[in-house]
Amino acid sequence: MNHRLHDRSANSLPEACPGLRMTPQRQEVYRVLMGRRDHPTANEVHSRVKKRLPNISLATVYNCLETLVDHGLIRQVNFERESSRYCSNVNEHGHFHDATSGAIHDIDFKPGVNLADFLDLPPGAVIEDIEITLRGKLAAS
Amino acid sequence: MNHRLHDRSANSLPEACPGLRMTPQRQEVYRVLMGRRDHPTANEVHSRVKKRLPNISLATVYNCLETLVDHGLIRQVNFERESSRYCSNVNEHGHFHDATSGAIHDIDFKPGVNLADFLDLPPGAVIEDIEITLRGKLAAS
DNA sequence: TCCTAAATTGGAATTATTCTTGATATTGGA
DNA sequence: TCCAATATCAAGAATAATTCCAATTTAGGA
Repeated sequence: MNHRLHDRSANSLPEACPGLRMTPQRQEVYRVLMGRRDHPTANEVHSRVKKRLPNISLATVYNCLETLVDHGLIRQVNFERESSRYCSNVNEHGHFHDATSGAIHDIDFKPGVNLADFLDLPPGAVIEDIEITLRGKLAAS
Repeated sequence: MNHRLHDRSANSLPEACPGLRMTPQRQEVYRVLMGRRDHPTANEVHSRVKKRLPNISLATVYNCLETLVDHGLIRQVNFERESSRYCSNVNEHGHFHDATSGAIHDIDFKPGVNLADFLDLPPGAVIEDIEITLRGKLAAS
């Protein structure tokens, strides 16, 4: 399994993130996301966080997630019209949605590739964000 | 402007689509999408369709859009958590969302490129659907 | 310590979409 | 052609994810 992109430990906390007040709620939301990198929904995050912070509200989980996304500590990922999911891998990457298991796998770009190598970009386009989602199946092996 | 992918005229109708009963509502929804390829939402489609079918309901527009998507005549596209948009270009392509104008541009793949050329796919992955969305700006030219 | 701004909470509100139901229309077969 | 089975349509209700709101709590700096 590829751990290259997951080199922060589950307990590492983004204490040094400028302009971000690290409240217990935000800390726990972040910890939960780092501890299990399975792209949970806000609801799932809420369930997990409640184990340590039983009184935290779903609204707060949404607030925390939004704040962490805004500070670049996590990423929000959307598949079709489903609930948003949250991803602790902040490296640039895509996702593969396995239709059989429902699991979501991170997909790295091969080193050295450039968007313009395979896409007909409009002239003058300055790309700020890329979202690549693949859906399919894993052949039984 | 690239018209290669838009070679069906705005009036061509998918009469030959097997298993699809071409009702006036579906026909008009389809016509509207072919006539202006600007990725409208269901609501926008509803507004446009009402010019000719003043009594059509939004629910019917949703039904028609879903049916057309299921039959492969149009595509549904989602950006972030926004309303779904509908796309009359059924060729495989991505989208570029211009943050300045809000416009959505179709992005073609360069000929001959292969997904596996630039993505680290999991071994045995069989890809059934690809979604590529770029967000950014067009440099003033 | 006190003050102020920011964060949290619970519940209400919002919004896109889906569902339900009854009416209507269309099809294929007798 | 006529009938029965099936598909579609319309309207509004229902759903579900997310955001908003007002009140309370918390934390950091003067």
